[in-house]
Amino acid sequence: MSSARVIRPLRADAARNREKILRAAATVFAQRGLDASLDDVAAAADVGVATVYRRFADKESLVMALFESAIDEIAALAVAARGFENSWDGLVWFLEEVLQRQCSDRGLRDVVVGTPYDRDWVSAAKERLGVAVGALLDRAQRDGYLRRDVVVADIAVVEMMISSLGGAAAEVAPDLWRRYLALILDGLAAPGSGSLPAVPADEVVFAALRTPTGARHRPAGT
Amino acid sequence: MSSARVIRPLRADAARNREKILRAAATVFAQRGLDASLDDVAAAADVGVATVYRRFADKESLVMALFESAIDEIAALAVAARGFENSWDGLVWFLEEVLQRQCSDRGLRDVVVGTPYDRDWVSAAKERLGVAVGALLDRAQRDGYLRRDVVVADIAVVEMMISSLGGAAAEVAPDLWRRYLALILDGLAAPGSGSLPAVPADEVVFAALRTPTGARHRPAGT
DNA sequence: AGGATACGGAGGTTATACCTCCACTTACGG
DNA sequence: CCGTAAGTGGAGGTATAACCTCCGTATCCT
Repeated sequence: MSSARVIRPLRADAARNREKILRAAATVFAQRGLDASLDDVAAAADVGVATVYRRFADKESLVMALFESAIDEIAALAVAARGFENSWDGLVWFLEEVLQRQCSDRGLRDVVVGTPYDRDWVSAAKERLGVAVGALLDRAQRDGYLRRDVVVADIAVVEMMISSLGGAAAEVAPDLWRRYLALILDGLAAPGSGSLPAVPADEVVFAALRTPTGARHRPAGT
Repeated sequence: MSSARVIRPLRADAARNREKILRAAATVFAQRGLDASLDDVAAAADVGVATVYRRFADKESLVMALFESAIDEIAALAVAARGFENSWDGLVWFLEEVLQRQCSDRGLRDVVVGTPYDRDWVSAAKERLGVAVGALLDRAQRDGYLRRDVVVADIAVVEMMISSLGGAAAEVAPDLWRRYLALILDGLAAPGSGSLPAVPADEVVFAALRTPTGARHRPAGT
């Protein structure tokens, strides 16, 4: 019963195939999002489906292997943004970096937004992200660059709106999202024509935003 | 072969059921969008599926019967908005009215955005809409309320972004979208910190925005 | 009352996705 | 160079879901 199912190194061809699968999954998920089937990934990798399932227990394992680092990287961006001399520039830089990633990779967006593979490893990174973004906002507000009635949740919503647009248009107009980010940034920078109406999104709202329509059918997993 | 399949009035119960179906479809499509199945509509109407199909040839006929007037109404709003004393107020009023409708009715949004029942009767209304919105923008720009680098397509994109958000959050936070509309309006009103980057969306881009992910599977119709 | 009209819901058809089985092939240590 | 453990492909099992139809039964209307 020892957990000593130690690392038996993969056979050469198996290791090669594992890489092929990961590379194929990266491009397939980037283009079509996590809805893409593993059959498609297998085809793109020029490999049988069984090979995919032998290497990755199920779809989620593959997704996790692909995006674990990317998601940590995003959390790190928010921290890095604090290093900017000018707090507004830091915020803008952060948004551009994050959105650049999410708009060119529908799979990443799906993971970040949380549908449907919402798990601990994502939540943990999101926690850190929230704190770091909060710090960015505070500083930009203290410095007078950012309107006072904006909160962290608003940034998350803006990210969702823009990455949704950017992801959909990625193949025909990869830079379209920048136009609308610029527009929203001008809105964020404005002193504001009065304070923003309605309350920002809370956890309940985000849960709803993750679930396109009522209680959507889960993807057969579990 | 004569087209004289004239109006044989429906039997009393049939007419009653037709109304029940339309009412049920209105609420079901409003809540869950056009993805909702006709089986669901039938259940909500407390009627068998066959009854639905006897009254409406197929799903699109039902959708059309439901939304034909709503979509004309939207085009009319843009015209009505020109009647405002203040051109900015007219634009804001128009956006709020349109989004109010689209955010509280996912079905309407689906029809307007165009997935997947894009047809002549919609295009015609969209044509008129585009012209009227263009006039709104021109006036607001001449009056100095609206930044100069905004075009009609930008308004369409903004509507899509916000109605997407609003529709998703409708059940838990029906007014959330107003917050982000306000933010964007401030961005639209701002003189602009430089001109907007990237080119606005064109027809090709909108076509892509209508098609969630590559060539999505059509809904079995046709 | 009786014929035309309408009804319900089971089920045919099609489509898609996840994942497994198993006969065959390949790598590689001795 | 050969035997065997490791690996492979892809057909197909299982599940889900949506659209729409068939047909025995019920309801309306004259």
